[in-house]
Amino acid sequence: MGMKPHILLRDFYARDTVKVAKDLLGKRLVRVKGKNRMEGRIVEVEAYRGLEDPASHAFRGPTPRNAPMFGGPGHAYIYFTYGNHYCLNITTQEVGTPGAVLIRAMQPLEGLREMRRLRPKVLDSNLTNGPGKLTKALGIDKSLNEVDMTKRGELFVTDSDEATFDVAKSARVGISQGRDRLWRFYVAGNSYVSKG
DNA sequence: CTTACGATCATCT
DNA sequence: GATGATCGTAAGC
Repeated sequence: MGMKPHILLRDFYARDTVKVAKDLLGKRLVRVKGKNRMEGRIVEVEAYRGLEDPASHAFRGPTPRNAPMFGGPGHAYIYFTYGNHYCLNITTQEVGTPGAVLIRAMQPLEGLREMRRLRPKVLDSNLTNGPGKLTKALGIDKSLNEVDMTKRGELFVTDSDEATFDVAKSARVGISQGRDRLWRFYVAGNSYVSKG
């Protein structure tokens, strides 16, 4: 109890993508935006691999968009989708091996005031329970693409000393291929998990 | 409560 | 020219 949070370093991310995804659950996503510090508990993630994963952006090989997935571990991969939304991923695996974990939902813990300002007129329970909602509430856009998330800068992740919890898994959301892989992981029973 | 659909644009074919 | 790793609203039960 009362342990000082420690930032997750390169070695944490330089591992198998599915393992990194599971291990990110319960960790703290920290966003520093000017004077504001926002923080939340990661409660839902998805793993995306490379050439053997048809749902992955990296499936067809490197392109300008997916370049971060092929780069070094522990960097932000942020892309724009559906004409409206940004999605935040954290890259995994060593350079040359594509992989990323999509952060789909978090439980707000700190900086609620700023999150509410960035996403007005929604209940706190709907502030960050989806990948596009989360980036909006944290003020994350493509300007943070490729940021090194192992440094205490604008965006990083720390561990926590919380007790263990049950992890549930399912097929990933919004994909048409690769449904057989159960690579969506979430904190069982947590009310901030997206509806999918 | 659940399901259906339109908005809107970067990216790739 | 088609397609989404989505969301909010509207309508149905």
